[in-house]
Amino acid sequence: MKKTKEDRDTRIQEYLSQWTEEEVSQFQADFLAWYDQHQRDLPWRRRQDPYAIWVSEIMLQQTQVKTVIPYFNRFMSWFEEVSDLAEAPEEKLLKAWEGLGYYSRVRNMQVAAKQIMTEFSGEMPTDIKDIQSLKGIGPYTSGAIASIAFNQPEPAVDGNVMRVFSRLFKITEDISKPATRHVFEGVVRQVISQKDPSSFNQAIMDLGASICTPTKPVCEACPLSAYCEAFKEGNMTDYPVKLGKVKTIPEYYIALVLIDENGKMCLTRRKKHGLLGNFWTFPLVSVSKEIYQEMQQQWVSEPKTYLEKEQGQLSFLNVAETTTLFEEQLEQLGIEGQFKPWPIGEVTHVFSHRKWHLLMAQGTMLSNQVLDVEEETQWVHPKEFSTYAFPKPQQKMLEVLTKNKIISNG
DNA sequence: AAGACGGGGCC
DNA sequence: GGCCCAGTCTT
Repeated sequence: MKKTKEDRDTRIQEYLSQWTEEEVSQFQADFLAWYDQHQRDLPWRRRQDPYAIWVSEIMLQQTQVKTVIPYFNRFMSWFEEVSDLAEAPEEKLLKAWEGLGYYSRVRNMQVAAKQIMTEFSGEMPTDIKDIQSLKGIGPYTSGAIASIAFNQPEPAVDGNVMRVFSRLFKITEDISKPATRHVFEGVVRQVISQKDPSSFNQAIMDLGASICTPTKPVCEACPLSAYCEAFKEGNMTDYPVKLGKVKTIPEYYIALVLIDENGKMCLTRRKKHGLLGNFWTFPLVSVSKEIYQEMQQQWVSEPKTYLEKEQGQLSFLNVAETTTLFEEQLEQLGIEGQFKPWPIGEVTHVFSHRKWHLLMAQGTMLSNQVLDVEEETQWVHPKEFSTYAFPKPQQKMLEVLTKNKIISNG
């Protein structure tokens, strides 16, 4: 079945036809009154600065308010104005975003900051088309900035809006499809408060976060339950409809914790593009599932066969047996025969579309050993780690090292 | 239109 | 440990 634009407009009108005009205005009044009473006190709501609103909206993409608050405060003190962001060194940018995820967000923000400096005289543009021309700002964020910062009646359709409105109007379209966003924009456009679109859009966000939640909506406390078509039927959690599942592909690595006689550890910098671009990790040796599981068996499940305590230090038995399992990879690194590893632990990390299994292997190396890899490598003492940007999997590995007292603190 | 791109919370 | 959350860019 082909869906034309006219077809879509028809469906939008059908959803809206469930409410009378009086109901729409009463709904707006009730909603704004609720927001006036219950709005959350958030750092970016204490100022009317488009820059602060922009930063907060980018951070809040795929990230919860509670997580964002400390990052936001630090970011605003590090980069007080658009010009500070435009001129910041990349290392400082990554450090500011370290642990937040989706790192292209902050890279794009700097590109946009430069756009604002050169094309818009250092001020956030007010026209929504101009706002959306900025790197990293799409239909949601442009609507959020236009409405919240400039009080323009623009929809800002994110997951909260689709959840709230799918329940309010019993919209059963699949929200995993990109085209469905237009349907919600059409509906919001016709019910948004013209007088206070800023509060209206923020009210949806607060309602979606605290009351109209994904799995257990608190309808008893909802100011909109009288209007909610799904609530009337008692099947709120059937909405929104989302098909299309994402599968996570497993990947297996041996993480090399190489330590030289000065206590420095070898770090590699990931390539600029792709997953975790430009972040630092221990060298990761890609291995097959079979090899990984074989080593995991020997190292983790039956450690006693391979480990013994010797003068307070772990020593590794049958080294040859396990390292031969990935000697091909070690050969490529140019360290075969020199690397006598012992197991420290295992770390897993789930991304949106991938699952990493990291088996940590510790070993000593002579200082200034050069690994034969394309990526930049550095030997760094753990006390210097705080100046390096580490993604979560690396942070988890550092925790393992701390727990095993291989490094102190974290 | 589909895939790439992190990380956290809940049960 | 499995399931939920989900904006923008790239292809």
